[in-house]
Amino acid sequence: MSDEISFSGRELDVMSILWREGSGTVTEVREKLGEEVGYTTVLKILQILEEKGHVKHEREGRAYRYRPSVAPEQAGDSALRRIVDKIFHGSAELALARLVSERKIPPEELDRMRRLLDELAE
Amino acid sequence: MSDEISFSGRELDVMSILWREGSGTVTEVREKLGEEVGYTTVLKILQILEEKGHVKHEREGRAYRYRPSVAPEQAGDSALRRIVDKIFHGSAELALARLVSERKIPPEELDRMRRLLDELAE
DNA sequence: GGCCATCTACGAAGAAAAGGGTAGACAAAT
DNA sequence: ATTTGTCTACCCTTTTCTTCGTAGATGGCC
Repeated sequence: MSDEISFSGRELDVMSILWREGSGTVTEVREKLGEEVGYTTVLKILQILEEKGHVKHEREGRAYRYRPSVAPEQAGDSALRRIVDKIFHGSAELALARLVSERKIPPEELDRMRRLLDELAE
Repeated sequence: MSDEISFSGRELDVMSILWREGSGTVTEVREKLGEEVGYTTVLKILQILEEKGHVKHEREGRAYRYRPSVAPEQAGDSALRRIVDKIFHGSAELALARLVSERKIPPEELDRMRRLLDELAE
């Protein structure tokens, strides 16, 4: 426990793509970033992420294929802990209140969320 | 809508104190920070936060008293949106699952959380 | 008045984040 | 075999974060 993981803005952008796609080369990641960012910049971010132990790479042809070595759940826990503690003063309830008012939640998803809490309360 | 607010590590530490206490002078904030940080450092962070429009100050005796000019709810929305989008790929359900497993929630709080979702589902 | 404690302003300095240029390796195409 | 395109490695720049030292203002105290 308590291995605090945190990402800078761009690092999170890149991790997000790797989590979603499973893996990616520099070119692939670069294409999937919304904004125009230089090839070398993306490479650099991946190298930094690797240095920090958040991704690893294997060779694929001439290029490197990068994969996350941290699960999104782990990163999510750290991020949520930070937010709940620092912004909502430890209240998961307040965090949930904002979570559900900050976005439109489809009815089926909302139902699953309710069941989740019901099971937890048993 | 869509005024993305974000704080660096130290900035968030300081904002957290101001939200909790309502306001604070440099000395007060400094005392409430867990770690030993120089007086000038805290002052600097507050000045930067003011420059960015996240706090404002009024004179109090010889000192300045700083107050948040952003509500924690606003900051929380931005932070949650970021996390849900980038880490949980848009799923509030996944975020909730981690939120409730990442910490121990008291039964009364859990009940209130359930009622919150129930009301939302009506 | 003169001294002391406290406060802000200013600026410096180091580390991290973010962006990118260029050289050299190397495979595919001609 | 030479050219062309793609890839990594190695540097460099600019900006932001974080920290703090020092100077100058000011109010309270003797």
